[in-house]
Amino acid sequence: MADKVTIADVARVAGVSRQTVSNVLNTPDVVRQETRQRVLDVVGELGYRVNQAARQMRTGRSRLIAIRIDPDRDGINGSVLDRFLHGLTDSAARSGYRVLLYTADDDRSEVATFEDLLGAYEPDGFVLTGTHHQDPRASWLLDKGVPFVTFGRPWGKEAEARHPWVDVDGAAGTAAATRHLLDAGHTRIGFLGWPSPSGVGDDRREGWARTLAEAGIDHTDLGRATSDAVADGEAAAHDLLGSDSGVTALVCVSDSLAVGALHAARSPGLAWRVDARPDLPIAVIGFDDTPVAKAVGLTSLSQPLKEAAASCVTLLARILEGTETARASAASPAPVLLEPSLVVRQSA
Amino acid sequence: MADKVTIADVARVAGVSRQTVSNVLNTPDVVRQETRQRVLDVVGELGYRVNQAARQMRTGRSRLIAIRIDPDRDGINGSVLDRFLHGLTDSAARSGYRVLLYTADDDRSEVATFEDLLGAYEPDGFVLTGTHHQDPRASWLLDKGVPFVTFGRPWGKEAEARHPWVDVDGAAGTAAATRHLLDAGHTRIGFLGWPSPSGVGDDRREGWARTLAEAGIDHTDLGRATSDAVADGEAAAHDLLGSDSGVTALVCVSDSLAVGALHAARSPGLAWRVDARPDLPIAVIGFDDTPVAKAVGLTSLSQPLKEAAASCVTLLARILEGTETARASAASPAPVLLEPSLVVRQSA
DNA sequence: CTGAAAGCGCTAACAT
DNA sequence: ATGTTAGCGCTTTCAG
Repeated sequence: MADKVTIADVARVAGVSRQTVSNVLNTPDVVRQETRQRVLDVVGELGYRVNQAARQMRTGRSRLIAIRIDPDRDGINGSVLDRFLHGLTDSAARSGYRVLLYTADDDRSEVATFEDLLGAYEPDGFVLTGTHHQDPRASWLLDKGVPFVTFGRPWGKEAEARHPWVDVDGAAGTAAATRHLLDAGHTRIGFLGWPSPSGVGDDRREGWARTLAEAGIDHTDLGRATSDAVADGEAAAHDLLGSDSGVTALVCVSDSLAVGALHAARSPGLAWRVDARPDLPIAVIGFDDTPVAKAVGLTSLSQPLKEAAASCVTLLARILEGTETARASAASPAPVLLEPSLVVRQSA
Repeated sequence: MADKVTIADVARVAGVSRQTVSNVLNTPDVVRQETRQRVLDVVGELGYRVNQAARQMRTGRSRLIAIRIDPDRDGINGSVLDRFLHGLTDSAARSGYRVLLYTADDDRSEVATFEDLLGAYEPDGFVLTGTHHQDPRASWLLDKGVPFVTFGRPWGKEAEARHPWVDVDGAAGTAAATRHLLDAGHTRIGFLGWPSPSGVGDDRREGWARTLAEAGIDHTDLGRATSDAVADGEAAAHDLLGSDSGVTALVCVSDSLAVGALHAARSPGLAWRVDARPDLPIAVIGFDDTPVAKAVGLTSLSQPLKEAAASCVTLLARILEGTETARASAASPAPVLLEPSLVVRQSA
């Protein structure tokens, strides 16, 4: 085990008092340049690191950010959280924070975990993902005055944004996808989405609907809603492509549904569709640009996860570093909305 | 913020001394049943949680396990770590530990992070993934006497297993896959692997080679090695299937290569192969059972990641809970080797 | 079986 | 600008 180097060791070697060392570390400007340098040299020499536990006892700050790691529901979209987590850990480290993981099966058990964590490890803040209507997690944290950021905007109508959030503009993404298909010559463009109400799902549908409307195309009957599984996407696509809607392209709310749609589009039963318009093969666009999309050549919308994670850290750090009064005053949380980008592959 | 409940509050309400409360929490058998119950009731009532920072200062134990989160290199195999992480967080929580994340670009920077972490947050142990020949991380930790477990066996020849490890038996997996293909009637079974030396890769190749040998089939020229990208897998499969080797089935070291192989098998240029043996379409089996495998209908070997994670926690906890002397005596670390299972889908 | 005292390493006040 | 004091919440001696 590494020999424990304390602030006293540094002080002794540098020939100053403990407090001066602490000052150099926490309030550098209050120490004379010369002394500061000497202390810093000794710190480097001895490989001194401030002990978090001790600092935490004194300051009440743990420099820990807690986040839930999901059970990776359907697998395909799971990789999004994975990449987000990596970005978060990286950004947090740059700001002097570490990421603490926890699991929870539902909102209730997640709130219970908040209590546990706050009582034991005292994380300075939380990053919430997968926000939804009537999210009890946000209200609880708000209630207790625990700092947090959500990755995902507050969806409820009562969402006066009482907390900072970061999100990716889903509507902008599907709008870009729809425009891409229009440019390629498609006019009958369908949408495979999730049942309403779904914050994320409705938002993504909106971008598609709006863009078609702007192009003067009626989208009645061009949309389908289903749960998020490959098989469901396949069925829905079959239904839509097989109908007399004349659909030649599909924008999908997720890569899961898009992969299903791709299967459907390539199925023998629908082959006549391709033959009917050999110049315009059925196009499919997914959302999230998961590894699956890359593997099957699916055009998809890529979320700027690294940037999103960095924004979360920045926002959280701003609250954490703010004064008590600033915290309480609930200063405008300045949400961050990022744009996804279209990654074009064979499928469209 | 939650009102801070300390051990003193519990003591006061329960009408005992602080020490008694501490005893109830840490050495229950030393307290009279009656008193114990009363204290525990108050603990529940007040929602008391022992403060980690304070406990850590006294005991030197943080109840933190640190693990690196990878940058998710090729995307496809990234989901393995994701699932492992979830299992680890879950198992750790059950044993009273939390998981702390960090990132590192290479072994050197990871070792630097060890120093940082140990100086600041003092994690009780580490879980190392992606072990390889001459792994400097393991030697460093061994050197410093820091407890750790690796997910992945020690591969070097000097691997006297000076530390506990958990791994999945890759050879057993590819052997099962090869047997599955033999049972289906294939005899010319190829292998797509990684260049040697690669601990994981060589192990997986070995299972295939051994099984063919046992079946009396010469596997000379039936193997190919390439880096782990879909395109590489496709090229190698093309080469192998297009040769006069008579290969009708492929066992692959990863889902990435298998997806590539699947592309190749379905490519028009190789269609004659399918026609030549309509009763025996080209079969492909991957490794890791990633979401991609599920999405494209690829038969693959699934690692018991939840169990692997649980074993890591168990092993680490055993060291951590052991006495100092037991720790130093480097008792046989009792490695754990788990078997992957074959998930059969359309591709084989 | 229960109580009292000491101190882990650090930093916010207050001296100097 | 630098040094002194006190105490965060807990557990590990040691007495009763």
